[in-house]
Amino acid sequence: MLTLPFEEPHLMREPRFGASYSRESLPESLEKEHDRSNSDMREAEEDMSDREEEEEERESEQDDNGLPKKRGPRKKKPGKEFERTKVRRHEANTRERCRMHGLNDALESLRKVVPCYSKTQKLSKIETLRLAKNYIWALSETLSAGKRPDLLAFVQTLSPYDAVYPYPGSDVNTPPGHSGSSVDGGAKPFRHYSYSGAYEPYYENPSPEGGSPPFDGQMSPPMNFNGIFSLKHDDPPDYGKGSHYGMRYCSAPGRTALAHNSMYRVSPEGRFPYDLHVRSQSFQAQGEVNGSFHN
DNA sequence: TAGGCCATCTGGTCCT
DNA sequence: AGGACCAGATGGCCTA
Repeated sequence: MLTLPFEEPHLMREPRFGASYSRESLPESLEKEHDRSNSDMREAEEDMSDREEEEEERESEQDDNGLPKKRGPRKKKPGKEFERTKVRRHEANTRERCRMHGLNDALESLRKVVPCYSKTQKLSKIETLRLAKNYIWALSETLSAGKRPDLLAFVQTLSPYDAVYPYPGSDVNTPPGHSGSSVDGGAKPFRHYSYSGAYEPYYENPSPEGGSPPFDGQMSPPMNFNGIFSLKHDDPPDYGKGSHYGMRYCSAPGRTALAHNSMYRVSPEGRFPYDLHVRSQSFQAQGEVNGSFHN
């Protein structure tokens, strides 16, 4: 139950997350979706009938010997059993949709409690999960160290990106290949950072993924938290798609959407963009943080 | 136009 | 048996 959102009681109604969405008892938040899914169902049925027609056509085709061509799945006889299968498939589709929506709702909740929350630039699913993981890690580190982060120092350090994200092993803040080439028409390109370089003082333990590895060109986004922060390298796992997830926060060509549009981009004034939402917190310094961010 | 992200459908597998 | 979960396929939308 720990993983269930207490603020989302509808997600806790069933023993298994998002489970058993009967058509009569869809959660309120999903009723609208249910309505939509009805039309989806109709569309699906239309698709289905199209497919049936296709298969009938196919069956009517004949090979050189005049025998019916045996291509593709054999058509099931449109009997009662077939109808039942069809209905059950549609029900399964609806449940699957609801399940995924529940998953997305949970992800949206996560987005809101994760440090970098923006209404205008939504974190992708993978980003949200990574950020959450790093957030948890950072909180753990801070707690285990018994430290309280110096927010003002953090803000001071954070505000000018160049000071925050020094390129490891270099006096220059711009990584090789990124020198002075702003891809954002004036806004500073996103910079690689070094957790070890900038924030070692805040954490004594290495990250769960091996500490502060040398820069390899694939970095996680900078993160600021409600009073606690982490700038941790997130080792890119072996995604089949290569390294684009890691590179997206950088000014690397090919994947610059977030670097250009998101909260991660530095405003022309060199501060955080205006749509950054630092969520409420108990620290008194929050106001100062917000002041620094929004002034 | 390519690439990234996403929603949806679908069939297989596992669990109750 | 039926539902949940999962992953692959597909197509749409958006952005650089």
